[in-house]
Amino acid sequence: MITTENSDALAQRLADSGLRSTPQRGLVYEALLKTRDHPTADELYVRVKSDLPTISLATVYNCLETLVHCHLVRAVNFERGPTRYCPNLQPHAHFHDDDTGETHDIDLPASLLHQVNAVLPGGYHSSSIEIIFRGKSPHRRASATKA
Amino acid sequence: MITTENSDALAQRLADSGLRSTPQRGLVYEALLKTRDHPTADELYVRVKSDLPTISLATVYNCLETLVHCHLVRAVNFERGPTRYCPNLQPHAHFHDDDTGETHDIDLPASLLHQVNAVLPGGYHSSSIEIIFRGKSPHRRASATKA
DNA sequence: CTTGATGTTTAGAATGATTCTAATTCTGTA
DNA sequence: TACAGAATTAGAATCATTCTAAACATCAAG
Ligand SMILES: [Mn+2]
Ligand SMILES: [Mn+2]
Ligand SMILES: [Zn+2]
Ligand SMILES: [Zn+2]
Repeated sequence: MITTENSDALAQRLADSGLRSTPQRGLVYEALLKTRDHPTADELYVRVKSDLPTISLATVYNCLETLVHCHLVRAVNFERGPTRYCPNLQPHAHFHDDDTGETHDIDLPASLLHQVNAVLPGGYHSSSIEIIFRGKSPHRRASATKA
Repeated sequence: MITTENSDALAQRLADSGLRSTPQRGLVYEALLKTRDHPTADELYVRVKSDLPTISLATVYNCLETLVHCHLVRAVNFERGPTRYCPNLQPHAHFHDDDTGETHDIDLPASLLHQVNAVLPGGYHSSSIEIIFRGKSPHRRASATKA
């Protein structure tokens, strides 16, 4: 799920913004695509360091800022916690599981977005709508219990 | 809009939680009710200091935590900005004006909340839904241009 | 190829909202 | 009045993030 298509998309978007394609940017984006669990900058730092041990946390922040700016990644905030990052570009909401702390994507049909938008009184024009749920999500079964 | 009714509500809620009614708590809550512009803790600190110059910022934070805990006030977070506080207990969304930075309340009919809730796949149970709009809101007219 | 301009990365310092700590002050009751 | 627990206070600590300044890399001339 990583390869050429995404890799090209990245190079393309960077070029569109007059930015260079670098190993750091590629690896941060790749790490984000590989495990779609809404990691924080710190978590990505750890993951990317195994491939590029010299990368710095500042660079991870810089790359993420760039990716968000290129519209390849969304920044997700929940209460006062560290910002999380999401490569899902479809319209979706976030569900925060109170028990596990996990963040799940919830697809949002366009019709719902219209309904939500319709509650705005006259004169309001929204450029974005963010929806966040909190609660309990179905426990995914342990994929295999070892010995 | 401040007086006995709200004042009693505060005393009552505090008592319910085994907490004391103090001048600091009263003033912070009053300041929140008086100007419903979703102030930050710092802004409330400034406002309350004119009535009680000895109050500390830590106390403002403590009082807000207490008020949130008593369900008299909602904490509102937007991206990485400082937490804002809202005494509107009705179900409502927040609209952040990109130009002015102001935060406005948007009433949410129960029917919409149901619709939103309905997008959750089976097994998800939400205990709260938060909706945040960004965009442009109607300019309220300057109430009188001086000179 | 050099060279310079510019973009990028890096380590570490700085920032800023919030929380914590420890001491002091209050309040309600014995 | 005296004490226990609650609340307030000033200032230190925390922590995610941003900033700074220096080192590096890359590209486009010359
Ligand atoms: Mn973060
Ligand atoms: Mn705040
Ligand atoms: Zn997401
Ligand atoms: Zn509000």
